[in-house]
Amino acid sequence: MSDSPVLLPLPLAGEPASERSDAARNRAALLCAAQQLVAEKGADGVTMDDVAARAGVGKGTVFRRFGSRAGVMVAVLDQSEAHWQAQVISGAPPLGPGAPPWERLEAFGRSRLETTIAHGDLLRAAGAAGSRSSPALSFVVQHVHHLLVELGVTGDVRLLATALMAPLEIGLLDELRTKGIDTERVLHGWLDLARRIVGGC
Amino acid sequence: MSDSPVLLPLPLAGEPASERSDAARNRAALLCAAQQLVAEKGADGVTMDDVAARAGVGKGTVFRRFGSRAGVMVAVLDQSEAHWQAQVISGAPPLGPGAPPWERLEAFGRSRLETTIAHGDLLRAAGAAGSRSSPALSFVVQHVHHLLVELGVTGDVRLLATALMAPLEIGLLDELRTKGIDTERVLHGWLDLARRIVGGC
DNA sequence: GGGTGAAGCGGACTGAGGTCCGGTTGGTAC
DNA sequence: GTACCAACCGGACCTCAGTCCGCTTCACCC
Repeated sequence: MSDSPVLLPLPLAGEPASERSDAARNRAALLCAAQQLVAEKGADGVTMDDVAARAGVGKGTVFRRFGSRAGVMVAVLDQSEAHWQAQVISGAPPLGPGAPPWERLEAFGRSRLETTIAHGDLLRAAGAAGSRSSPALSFVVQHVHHLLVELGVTGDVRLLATALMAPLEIGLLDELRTKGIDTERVLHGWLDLARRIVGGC
Repeated sequence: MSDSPVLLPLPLAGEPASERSDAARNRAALLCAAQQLVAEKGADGVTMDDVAARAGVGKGTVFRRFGSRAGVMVAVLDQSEAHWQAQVISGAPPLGPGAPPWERLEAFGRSRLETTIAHGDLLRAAGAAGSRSSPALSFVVQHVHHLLVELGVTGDVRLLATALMAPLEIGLLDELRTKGIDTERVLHGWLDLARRIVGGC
């Protein structure tokens, strides 16, 4: 992971010129350092001082760039999710485009469940900001919304999409696992829920 | 709130004799102190030192009793929810018993939404432990499970009940509100979801 | 090149959650 | 009443997220 290219947000023309060069350099260094440290010690074991030291900057700079520890985790998460996101947008069916919408939704749920569990510690460390409002993750709701519309669902589809993704959040999955409910059962339950929302009665 | 009686967990006969008398006294004092402080300063403004000082004990004792800050908040929350819980179990219909199950479910959703928002700061401060796994709150899923069964829902009803309550968690509600979605719309969306799960097609 | 100011930087400092361990106390057995 | 021990208590101590402010650097203009 340490050598994966850092995906900088391409500065859009017309935007207020974004960031000074030293700031951009530090942002990249910090993101890279954070990725390395998370890979080495797990999200829980990484402190802000660690990140600052590894990136060779002061601690204040870390907070200036990312606002909080959760912000750092969200940034790392967004990098990690970029690949998955690409698969959904332009990968092979049934996760990617080309398959019928119901099959895409099935594949999406399964894949999302697996991804959430794989990134569990990062999501937990990112807290409320992690499961929601991160750019790479609000994408999830948007995509489900799109699939539901294709499936002919009517009503407040945006809320239905949100509600459909809510049971796949890491906090809930953690709790279900402590109750002895395995992933396979969760997936079946989720598919049942999706079927009921789509209206396959 | 400061004078509300503290609901001690009645020691069940046959259990391992629970707690020493001084420990029980301290638990009650701490819970009372925490309730007062939350009422006075809001959950965010209460520190563990505050609670310890108000209760007249050492800080170590607070952690011994409640494990963490989140644990304290969960304890306060359980007290606050006891009244609401009583209304559901034995209050007037349609929230309480007596009404048809669908009407009870409607009333339950509305009431739960309001309660969650009212206890928002406490739930946020309680973190993951607050929205789940607290005794007073796992009751929520259990009750919905019961209503769904009465409504003739088949399948993995426990998971469906969990999924139905997931969109009413405070974190999600907070995010929806920042997006300009008001409570009324959330409630309508939730009722729509419930209808689809029950199968009123 | 030199001047200017705004943005950025760093690291000492603060405040709060959580831990630890020597001293104390409540309950029980005799 | 006394002896004993396990559970409990307290508060000093540690770690770490987050803040603050004086200093530095970049970018732009003349």
